[in-house]
Amino acid sequence: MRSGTKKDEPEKKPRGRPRAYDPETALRAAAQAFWKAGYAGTSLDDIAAATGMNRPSLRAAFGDKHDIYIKALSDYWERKFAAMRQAFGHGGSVADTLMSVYDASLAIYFSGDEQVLGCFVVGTAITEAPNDPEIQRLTAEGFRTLDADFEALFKRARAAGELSRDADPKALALLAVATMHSMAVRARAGSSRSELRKLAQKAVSVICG
Amino acid sequence: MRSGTKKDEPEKKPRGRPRAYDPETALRAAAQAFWKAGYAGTSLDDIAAATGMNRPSLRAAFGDKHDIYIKALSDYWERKFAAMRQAFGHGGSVADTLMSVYDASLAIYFSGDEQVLGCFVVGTAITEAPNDPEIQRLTAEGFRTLDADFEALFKRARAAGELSRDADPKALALLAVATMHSMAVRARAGSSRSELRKLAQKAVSVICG
DNA sequence: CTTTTTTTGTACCAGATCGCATAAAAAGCT
DNA sequence: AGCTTTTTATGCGATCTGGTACAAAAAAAG
Repeated sequence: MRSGTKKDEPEKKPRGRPRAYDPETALRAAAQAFWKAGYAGTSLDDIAAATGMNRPSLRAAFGDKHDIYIKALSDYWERKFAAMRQAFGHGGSVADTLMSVYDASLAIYFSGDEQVLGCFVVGTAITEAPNDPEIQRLTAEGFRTLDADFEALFKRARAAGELSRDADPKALALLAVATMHSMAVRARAGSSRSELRKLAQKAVSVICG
Repeated sequence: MRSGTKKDEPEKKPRGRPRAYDPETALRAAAQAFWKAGYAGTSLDDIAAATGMNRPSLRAAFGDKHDIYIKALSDYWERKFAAMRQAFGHGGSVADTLMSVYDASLAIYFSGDEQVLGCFVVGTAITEAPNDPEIQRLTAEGFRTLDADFEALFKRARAAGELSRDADPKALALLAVATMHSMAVRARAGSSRSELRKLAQKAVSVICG
């Protein structure tokens, strides 16, 4: 018999009563609650309802409200970057790659079961950032990574002769991220998915053209 | 004797006890409170402390919490548009005009007494928009006006021969607004004013040219 | 000086919110 | 079967929150 079925679950079952929830699933459900109403607009009861857990279990598993939010935010960034880097690796022209990245973002922004929720960071972290050093740090770090990833893309494209020799990769990267920020903001303001996709296409045509 | 000193204060004083506050000043102070911590993160006690008023007076003057916020949001849009249109009218090249608009925005984003607060809409309204039709409506309307103003600018510039004949005013407008959205988001994430100004300059150089 | 009108300020209520104490439940271990 | 360990579930208490009732205060009107 092997030691585990999927990853490295210790086959030795822990001692006490087994958990009634899957931590990863529960954290996603908690994130969904924050995503809808923001950090301050979400109560622990809301999170308990969303996860099916009760408050003491929540606390034991993830800590207090702030801890839960930080974990949800970190998890969101991870998933966002995973989706983006997959899109970055798709190959094709810069324009195609850019559109893949925007499509991947839209898939996340419109992933809510009922409402359109946009970007978790722009929709919830930005409000708290000025008063919460940890949230601000995570947010700024994420943006820096975004900037760097896009800049690397444009540098490669210029080196490959896809962009004119006097193109400024950093400037293009800032505009590419700005387009993403704008899509995130507009999604929550009610723009439709197709509308935002058209916006992305226009942006790509200017940036790459 | 004239009928009023500044605008059109009815010289006939109203009947009862005079107000201890100036409604306009108080609304600005309330807006400042929302600006710092968002809609859900601001209590009526916070607003009372910020304005120096007590809750019953607040209610009599502006209505309930939601009413106060809506008034603050409308007032913000008005001032934002006033500042922007002044910048639009400055004359000069498109690039100069654009930078004037961004500088006017930065002046607002960095107008907080202590913290950097960014854009009131992006920092507070975006979080509430999906769950609040009225906030979403005001937000979407504001963005539409922004889009239209920038598009008009680029159309004029193209007609004047400042931009190449095949430039797409709508696409450029979307990028110009996206740059603004990005500056608003980044301000709250901790970017410095000079950093954002450089971002704006890079964006302008790509957009205009 | 009294009445009328309007605003202010205190106090209160009902419900929400958060954390925690404690008991019950569900498993493994001996 | 009984003990130990861990999680679940209920419920309590302190604080916060939004709203409002009511009396005191401040001014004009008569």
